[in-house]
Amino acid sequence: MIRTRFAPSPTGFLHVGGLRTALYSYLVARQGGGTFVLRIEDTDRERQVAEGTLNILKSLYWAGIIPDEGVKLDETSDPDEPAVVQEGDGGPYIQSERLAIYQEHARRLIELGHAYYCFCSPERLAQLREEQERRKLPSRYDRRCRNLEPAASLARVQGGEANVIRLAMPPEGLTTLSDLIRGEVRFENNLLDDPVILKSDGFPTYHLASVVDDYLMKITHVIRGEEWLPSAPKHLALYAAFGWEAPQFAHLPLILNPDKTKLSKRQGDVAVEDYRAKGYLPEALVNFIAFLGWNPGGERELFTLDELAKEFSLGKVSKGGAVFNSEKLNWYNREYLKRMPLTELLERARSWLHPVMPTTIQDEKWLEQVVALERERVTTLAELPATVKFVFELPEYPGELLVWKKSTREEMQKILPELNELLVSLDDSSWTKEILEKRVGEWREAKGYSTGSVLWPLRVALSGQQNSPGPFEIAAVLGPAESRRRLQQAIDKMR
RNA sequence: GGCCCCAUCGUCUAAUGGUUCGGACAUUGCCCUUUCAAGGCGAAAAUCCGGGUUCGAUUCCCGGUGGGGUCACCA
Repeated sequence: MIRTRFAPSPTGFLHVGGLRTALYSYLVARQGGGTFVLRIEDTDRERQVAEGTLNILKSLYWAGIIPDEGVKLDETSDPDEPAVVQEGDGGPYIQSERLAIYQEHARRLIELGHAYYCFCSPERLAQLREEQERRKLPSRYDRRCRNLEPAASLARVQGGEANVIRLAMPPEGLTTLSDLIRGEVRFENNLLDDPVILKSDGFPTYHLASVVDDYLMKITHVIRGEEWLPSAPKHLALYAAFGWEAPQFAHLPLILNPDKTKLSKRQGDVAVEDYRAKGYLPEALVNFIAFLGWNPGGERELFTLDELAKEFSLGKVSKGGAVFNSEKLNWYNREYLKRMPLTELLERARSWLHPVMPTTIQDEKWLEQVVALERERVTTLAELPATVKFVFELPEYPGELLVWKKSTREEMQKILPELNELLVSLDDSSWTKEILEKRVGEWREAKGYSTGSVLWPLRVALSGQQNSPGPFEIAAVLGPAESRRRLQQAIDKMR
């Protein structure tokens, strides 16, 4: 049975790279009827952020990536202030609550002779690094403590001397990683460093904690970013030292800035919540991010989360890094905006509309029509309020705007009142886009007016804007009374 | 610098020995058109370089070059 995990460090917000790692892990679990576990790796006490775990969880849930096991949001709690809970038999799923487990495993490695106490001070290590750098040597621990007498070391530890525990890497031979995306990757053992696995404060480092947890939590596929590839042999050595079978690994290509460096802040938004705040739809972001470095093979580009779960395969993930192209994300968002059922779109748009919408409006169907007016003209939900505002309140506009560029003020002064007469004569029950279009069209032809000389001033009268949806669409939404009022106002302006 | 990874249009990618190298975004021309969008039809745009293997290489091998990642008691 497949078990995957996403194991973020709660140091801030969920990064889009993290979102993709989580997404792929989620998809792999989904398609095999497997389990997707969320674990929190908070072993660095200095980099913790108070609401880090909650922030990450909120972004994940927003995107629809819901863990099956581990750290979750309590969905029965207040949606605005959700509670974090842990669920499952393999817990706790927060590493700071598992310290005894790591310490015990580190000690076991010492007994097995695969790890050793190291008493070298941070100062000595820094000096060593400096020296190596100066002599252009690879920077590595010189293994001074590796050959200390175990009994003597133990005595020093019991005597209270500060120490860390290091893994004793195999001194020679070859470590081969069989990566699901990259195939076989080989590392020469004699070039590898002895990593610290247990820090002097008793906390484990990533290497120990992730290996122990992945084993104990029965993770079958470790899916993570390519930046972990260089330390993979350390993890393989750890599995070997414990005598455990290693899981499958998949190292994902990086998501890049336009300049091809690893995606970072400073070059644009990287947090999932930034995109949420900018009015992107989660399905658009997810679809876009899924296609950064993966493609099912065909030419279709629009996939829901469920469809992705059916199609996804790690074998089709590309090896090279992918530039995060926000124009393409915009395109995805526009597509989803266009296709979404109106009722749902209104639901999502509601909080955005709030600032420009009179609180008295109750008519949901009417609000849907308002949103429908502009949905094809915006890229994000954030743009919606400014574009639909004119429906609720006619903006101030100069009379000159009513004059079509291919016509004259005089002609407008003639046409507008005549048009008004026609609209006043129209029965309220025939006030639909189609009928209006037909009647005004027929009238226009009978009068011999050009299309623009009628439609342009009508549209401006109704919208008060240079750019807007078509006049009949707007009129249908505004209704007869408001439309006539705005037209009359335009006529007054032209006097 | 050591180690590791990668390499098809500007960008995301398809094509794993035989195709005029396909699609999408962006750019651009035309059409539609009262405006802005949307839409329709076009255009321009790529196999990093050099050697092999092969009847034949985008594809396989080697070497360059280029880019990236990583070298912490951070993850």
